Amino acid sequence: MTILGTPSFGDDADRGIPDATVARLPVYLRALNGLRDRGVVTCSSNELAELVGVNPAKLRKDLSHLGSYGTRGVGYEVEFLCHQIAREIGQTQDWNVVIVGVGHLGTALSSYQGFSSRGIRVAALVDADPARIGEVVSGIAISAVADLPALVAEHDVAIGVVATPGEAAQTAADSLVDAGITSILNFAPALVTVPDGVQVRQVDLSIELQILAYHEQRKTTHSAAEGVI
Amino acid sequence: MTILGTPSFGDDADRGIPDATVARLPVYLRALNGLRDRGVVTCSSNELAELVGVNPAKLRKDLSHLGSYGTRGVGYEVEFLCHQIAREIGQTQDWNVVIVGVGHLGTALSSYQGFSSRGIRVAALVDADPARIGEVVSGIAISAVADLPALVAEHDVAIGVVATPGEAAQTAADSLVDAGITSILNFAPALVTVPDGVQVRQVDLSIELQILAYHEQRKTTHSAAEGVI
DNA sequence: CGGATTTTGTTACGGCGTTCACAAGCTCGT
DNA sequence: ACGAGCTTGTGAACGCCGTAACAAAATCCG
Repeated sequence: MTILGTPSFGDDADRGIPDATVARLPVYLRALNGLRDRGVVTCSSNELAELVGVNPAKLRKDLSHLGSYGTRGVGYEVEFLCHQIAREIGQTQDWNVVIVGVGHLGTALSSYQGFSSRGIRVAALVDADPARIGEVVSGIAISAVADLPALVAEHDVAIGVVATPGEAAQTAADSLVDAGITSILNFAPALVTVPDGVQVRQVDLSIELQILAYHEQRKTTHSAAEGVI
Repeated sequence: MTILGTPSFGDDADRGIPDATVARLPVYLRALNGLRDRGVVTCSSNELAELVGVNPAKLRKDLSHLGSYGTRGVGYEVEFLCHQIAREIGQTQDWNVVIVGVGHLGTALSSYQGFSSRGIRVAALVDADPARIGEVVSGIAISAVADLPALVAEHDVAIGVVATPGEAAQTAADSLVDAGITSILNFAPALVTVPDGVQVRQVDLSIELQILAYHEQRKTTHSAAEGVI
């Protein structure tokens, strides 16, 4: 039960499951699917935590947000827990997405194995270049941007992926919003603005590298100054 | 000595910047570079915060970790601040990286514009498939995994990128570690283990989509259930 | 049947990150 | 020269997340 301190008044009612937990649930689900495929029936929080590399207490707390689906003294029933997690994060249905921008990145995403194994289906590809329309990539024919509204309606698409160059990202996002998309994942190295009610998540592939570079530099400058650690 | 946890280093001589700040500095830097290219000389925290979409106080606190480089009543000198951020995150030098796995994702990364604009240079491509060795992708000839140590030494590479399928990720990481790499960015949907002293950052492209799907589902189920907390 | 054992669900706590609010300090107009 | 108006830098409060410890519950075994 959610008796937590949040007033659950004012803003958007109850906030549901913490984002940090939502980000881990797919990882748990993948591990559980693996266990189920190997015929494992039940699993303790310790075993599962070891498997995915997190603290057992954290895992139990994460799962407790879904409800009390474990049995004390026994553990969790793998099959049942799979179903509950899948239901919570929306993996009982396939989610259709449309990718805007079929460059290298768009092509990579259209065949990313991490998608298909998690209930995400690339329903359509769109590119601004007229010369590429009709070309088949990863088994999908590229459509024109003008066809977006029709594609969204036809495939019941709720999520759009922007994989264009940075300059075209805003235009791509605008087209997606006009077509009725309410959630956008932006891989372009540029930030986009959208109307209220539309969710955007920004993925900047180079930021992770920058963080690594920062730590690398700290290593070298530190060892040059004083031989710590 | 602190009794609890890991006291990172020990002294105030430790100029360590919080990870959350390090992750934002590249974003600030890109915006500042844009301003400089348009001839803007000074910039207030409010303007810059609006530009990148963060809270002004947060931005000021982030920048304060670098030192007191602003002028009260005026703002920050764009050119100077660019230089300071670049120095702090190691962007004064180019960072050479090697990409293991030249599938769609590896190809996309090898030509990702977000890299070159941030001082990250793809120095070498490596693939496990003998048939692909010698093939030129994004202007770089693919090498064999066995050549990794030589490539790392030749190009002074400190960071390796894993862009293989999930099954090959651990092998790829091992090869990188053996070749002397100390920082790894893993795009494969699988988690890898490395010796102490080697940094790993995991990027799972599908997790972001899962989070969007979760919020989408909450929208629909909420409008259906309505009212119940 | 009752206690030992196992494992969950929860609570308490410490740390980190974000936001607010305000003093300190700079520039400009008069 | 001096006050008015900005803007930075920072101390304090707040909320979120992760960890540890513990009570509740279910099974097993003598």
